[in-house]
Amino acid sequence: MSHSESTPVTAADKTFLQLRKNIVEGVISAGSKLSETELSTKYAVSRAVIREAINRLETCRLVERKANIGARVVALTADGLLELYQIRESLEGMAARLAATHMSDEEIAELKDLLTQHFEEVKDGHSYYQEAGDVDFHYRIIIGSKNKQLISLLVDGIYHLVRMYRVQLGMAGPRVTTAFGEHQQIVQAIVNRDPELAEMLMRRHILYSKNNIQSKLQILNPTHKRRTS
Amino acid sequence: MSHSESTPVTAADKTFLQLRKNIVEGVISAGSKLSETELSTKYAVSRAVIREAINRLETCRLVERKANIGARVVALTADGLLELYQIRESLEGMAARLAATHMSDEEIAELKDLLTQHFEEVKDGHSYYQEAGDVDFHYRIIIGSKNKQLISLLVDGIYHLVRMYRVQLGMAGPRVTTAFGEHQQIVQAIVNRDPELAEMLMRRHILYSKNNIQSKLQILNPTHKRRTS
DNA sequence: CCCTCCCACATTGTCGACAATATGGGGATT
DNA sequence: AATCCCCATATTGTCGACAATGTGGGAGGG
Repeated sequence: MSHSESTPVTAADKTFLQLRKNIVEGVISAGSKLSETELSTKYAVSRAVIREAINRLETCRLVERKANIGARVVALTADGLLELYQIRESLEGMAARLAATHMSDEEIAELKDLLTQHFEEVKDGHSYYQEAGDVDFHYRIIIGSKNKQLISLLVDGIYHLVRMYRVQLGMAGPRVTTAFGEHQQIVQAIVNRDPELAEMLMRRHILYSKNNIQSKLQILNPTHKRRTS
Repeated sequence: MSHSESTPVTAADKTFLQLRKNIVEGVISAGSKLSETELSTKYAVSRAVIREAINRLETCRLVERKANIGARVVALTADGLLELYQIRESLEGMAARLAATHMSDEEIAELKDLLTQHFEEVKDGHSYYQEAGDVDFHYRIIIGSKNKQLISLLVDGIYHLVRMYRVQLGMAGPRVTTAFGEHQQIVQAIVNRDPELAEMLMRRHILYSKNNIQSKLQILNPTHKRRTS
């Protein structure tokens, strides 16, 4: 429930964070088995700690466990990524709707600042925007929804999953140039305190990202028959 | 990840199911502490099993754990229930949208049958519809979305939470009579393969439920200032 | 040559004991 | 009397060992 990522205090915490990092960044490849004994020797902790860490990874939906068989990193499917984007479309759309009502004027001002800052960097040709900037933008709107359970769902769970999928399927960051304009529109809707529009724009924004990814996937793997949303 | 609720094979499975049942039905009251030693004696299993069960409860978001302090059943707030309904509105709206495209003709026929069956029971004055029927209806549409991650999110997580909140805050089942008509409309939209309409109707349906609950809560607890969504 | 059954092995599940950390109360000081 | 510090105690975190379960391979029969 802690999306605040406080400093790890327990061995299981540290092991969990390391494992999550390695999984999300692809050091531990998707679909691979997580052997408790193996990991316990590798990380020099007891099996109990490893089990605890694996349980938390399961909470994030990054691994799946079967009784008496073991834990595996989730299998990566193109369909899986598209499913995630459908969930994001729905949930972040709601987040934007709520943010338009619940964000304080101060938060909105900071959001605008963030966007102009990104604009400077994009203008100078920096690619910084690609990953961290986009995540930060969406993150603030999610926080702005003020719905704790929604925040936890997205920040603690879905976002790590999306990152993993993107890394492992070789999807680069989101579309840089066009996405920026969409972000601007969304912020404007929030500034105007227009929940309906904010939601609609956010949903379209994520839908476009999904379509973009989908077309890339079809190029990489053309045997799949198209699965219209 | 298994929304199929297969027969429990491991001791931790059984303990988890018992604990979840007790929590959802209010036998273990909200906000209460889950002492590992106490539970291990009570259920006659080792602490490791209890810890495992508590971890799974945490995965369902039914309990929260703090390092070196322990696990507590989640605190129940009226706001928390409303937050959940916002999430449901968003997620089940998407589920209905997807179901309108992905449900097979057979599944749709079964859904219609379910509704007429409910109609008979409501007509005869049975109150069966109140709980199980409503859940079943929503359940089928969620399954019909064919989005595995969405299904898991709702069935394994959010629905147990909603039930717990409803039981413990003394909310009876959903509004019987009016909800039935809304269900009919939703099914009709799915029959017509109209994703947009199905989503919109589902969202309105859940929003109405939320408003209904909200008004009840205000009667029960009139000191709270209204929190418009 | 292939299929089946059975057994040894590896892995996960469970247990009890020990270590580390929070908590509450009692005593000393002001 | 009030406040602060310190320690006893209870609880959680971690560990290694044992039990139960799944898995693969080899012996035997067809």
